[in-house]
Amino acid sequence: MTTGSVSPRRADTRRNHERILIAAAASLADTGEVSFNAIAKQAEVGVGTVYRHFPTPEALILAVYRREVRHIVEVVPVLLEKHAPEEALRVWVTDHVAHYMMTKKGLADALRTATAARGELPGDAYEDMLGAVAAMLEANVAAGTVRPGLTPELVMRGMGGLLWLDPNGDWRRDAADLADLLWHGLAAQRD
Amino acid sequence: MTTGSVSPRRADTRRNHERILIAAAASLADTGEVSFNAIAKQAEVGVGTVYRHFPTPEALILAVYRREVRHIVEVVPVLLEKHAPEEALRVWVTDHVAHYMMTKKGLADALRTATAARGELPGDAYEDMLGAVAAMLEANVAAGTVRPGLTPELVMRGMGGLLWLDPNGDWRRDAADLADLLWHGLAAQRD
DNA sequence: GGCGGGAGCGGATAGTCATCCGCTTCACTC
DNA sequence: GAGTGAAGCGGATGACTATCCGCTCCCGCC
Repeated sequence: MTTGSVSPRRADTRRNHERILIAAAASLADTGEVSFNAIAKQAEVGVGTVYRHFPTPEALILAVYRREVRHIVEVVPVLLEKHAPEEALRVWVTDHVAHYMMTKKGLADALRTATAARGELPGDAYEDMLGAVAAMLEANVAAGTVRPGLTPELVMRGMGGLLWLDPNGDWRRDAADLADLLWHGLAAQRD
Repeated sequence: MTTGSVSPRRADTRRNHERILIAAAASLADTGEVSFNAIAKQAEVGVGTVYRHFPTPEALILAVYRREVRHIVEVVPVLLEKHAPEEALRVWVTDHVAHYMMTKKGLADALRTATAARGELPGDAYEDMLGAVAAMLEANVAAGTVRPGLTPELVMRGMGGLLWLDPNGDWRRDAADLADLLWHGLAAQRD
């Protein structure tokens, strides 16, 4: 079993999985590095075990930030309930997606290279995100604020720029600008 | 001196620089790999020399594709002369930027990770691209087709999705869709 | 509570990366 | 055309990555 899934027939497996995650989280919070050797030593586990649980650095990083990624997806319905659809989209992009990208060391990097290699993310993360985007899209189309016919994939691509925000710069402003650009791009025709 | 610049006081430097580029080009065309060790051997040069000339894989890849990158920048005035500004932008994005990203092995990857580390590209490539985008932007603002007040940086970010096109998929269509989305995002208000 | 089978462990190992510094070779001067 | 200073070379080296397979120890069963 790979990719951080938790279906451990054996107790030691679950324990190791946990230890590795803890060590990796510490390493990420501290230095932002994910040296498999260092993490193995820190977790008192063989290197092989780390590789068995997480085939790539990206898989490991995403597992550490799993909670965060899930939150990004799960907050969508909440936002749609609380705000008008177009406001919801803006808030989501700037306060949730951009926020986690800038806040969690290595997450943006991991996503950038994870999606690089094969366009596929471990652990359904890609599908989950697509679903979230689709929900946003549908709500806005239904409200007449966004023109129909757009695919979630396209919108995801449009959001790609969020992975290049500068954590040390004014990223809130940049994210807002990008959200604005995206919004204009999606908006229902007015001419 | 790093970054592929060519200001060699010494003849052997220039020679080595050339040899490395040739070896790297061959390797990229062949396997798409840029192992510094392999390239050093192939170029009959010490590994250290390769690292001295090109501090990172990205720098090397960009140096190999320097001609291509320059073309992307230099074609802008030509396009602006030949087409209406909005048409020029669309053609540029799909037929030039996207085209080279999909066509040159490793270029998109290199850009994705080069811009990752520090938001800066070797060899003024970033500034050059910004300039090209700025020119496109100005022409369109002047023509009244794009609303004023947008920064080239923002537009670059909006184009970021081009680096995730799938070379094995229908990337022309996807690029066109993204250009369309971007276009709507930039367009002068019509309400 | 002892046993058998196999899932899972872990570290030795082969391969690769990136650095560093003593030596070479070039350009320039006289 | 020999001398000199230093720019530049290159490969030995230490660190890191990723794999592979013999052994451990967990689970389920009797």
